[in-house]
Amino acid sequence: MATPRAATRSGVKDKGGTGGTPPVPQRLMAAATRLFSERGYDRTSVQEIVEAAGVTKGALYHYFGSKDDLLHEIYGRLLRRQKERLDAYADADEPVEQRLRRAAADVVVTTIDNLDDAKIFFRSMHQLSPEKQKQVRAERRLYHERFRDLVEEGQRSGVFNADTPPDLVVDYHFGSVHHLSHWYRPDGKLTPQQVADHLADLLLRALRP
Amino acid sequence: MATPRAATRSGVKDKGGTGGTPPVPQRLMAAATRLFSERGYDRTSVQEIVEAAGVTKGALYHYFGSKDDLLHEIYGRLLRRQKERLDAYADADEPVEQRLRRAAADVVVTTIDNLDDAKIFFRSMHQLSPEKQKQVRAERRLYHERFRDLVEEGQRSGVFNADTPPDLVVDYHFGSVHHLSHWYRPDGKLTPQQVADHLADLLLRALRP
DNA sequence: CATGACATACCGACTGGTTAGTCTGCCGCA
DNA sequence: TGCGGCAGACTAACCAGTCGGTATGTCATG
Repeated sequence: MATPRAATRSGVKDKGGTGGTPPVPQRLMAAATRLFSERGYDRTSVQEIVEAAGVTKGALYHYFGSKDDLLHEIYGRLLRRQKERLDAYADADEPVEQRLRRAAADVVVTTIDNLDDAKIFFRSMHQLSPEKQKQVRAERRLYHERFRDLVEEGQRSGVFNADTPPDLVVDYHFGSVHHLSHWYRPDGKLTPQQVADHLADLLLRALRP
Repeated sequence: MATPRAATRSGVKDKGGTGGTPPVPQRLMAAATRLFSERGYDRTSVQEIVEAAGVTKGALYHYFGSKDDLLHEIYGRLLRRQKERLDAYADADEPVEQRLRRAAADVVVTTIDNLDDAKIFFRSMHQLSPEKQKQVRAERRLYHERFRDLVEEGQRSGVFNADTPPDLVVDYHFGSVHHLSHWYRPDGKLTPQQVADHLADLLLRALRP
């Protein structure tokens, strides 16, 4: 657990009031996210992070146990957000093809909305300490399985083609989601929603019986 | 060009004869490929590479201008191989859906056969110097366009669904190819060819009119 | 209400360790 | 004798994490 001296998730009062500068831990996370996505984890020095956040090393190591810990928090934030959203779609009271389509499109939109996180996710996984890596993988697996169950359900009920193993279908789709950070440009022709609809269409068409 | 002191691609006589140890530049490339894929570019020291190759720093800097140069050569090797294979399939005298299917499946098989290269490809792109990065991107774009033309041809002739922009279709497929290095395990249930067939099926099904 | 005890939130100089790249020189072959 | 092919000690730079110190706030007590 890297001996964090203070809980990052615990409430920290924002002395600036609504509208002021965000509290220090958030500023550090934001700065780190941007820098990690731009230069990569190893190429970003702790000094650069604290300068971008307008504090010093003392502050960083007051809130985070290590540089590695900071990265881990970024992963945690992303995974929590994604799981939350998937659960909402998967639990909806709709036909399975609707639920899958909405979930598939939503993960595209939220990925584009947080492209920095997405860039970091796969690129920096191996910079995490082995235990933290294991933990992230476990959370990731839960997410994958929830998604896979949707595909499987549709295959069993006959609304989806059952020729392809469901795990492979999920990896197919998430491959394309992962790949977004390599080609999507906010100033391009397609809006996030349009890209999401297209990718969901491709998935659903691939699953037609 | 980072002042390489000797041409890496130029013929280097293999004093060991057929069956002996490969010449030093190849040994260095092989060691670097393995280590980069295992630990990442930044976490691999030049010292480790030369030790794994059974030589010293003097040898490495005799053949390569920099550590960065070594990475660039790995990219070059992969891109040359991929482009060569794609050209062969795209130029074949077959219906477009056959050509696309074969090309799509082939890139999966060769990616699995060179998983280390694939791992490095997207993970370490940003560690390359800006100019080398630009060069790699340009070569990559050519590859992408060749593939896209196949999709476009099929859409124009009506054998493929034309609802999705062809560029997006290509990114969809290559997303899944890219993703292979994150989940494929050689000791898993599916052979490379089986995975390739499934992924090609998914692509072709998504493109059905 | 004043006071002292303690905690939180941060500062910034310092350390120990690591690393890419250099440079001088040896050695065997042509 | 010259040169490609390498060896390996050396250097200059950098960087994560530490640690003693300061300022501000909180809280119990007399």
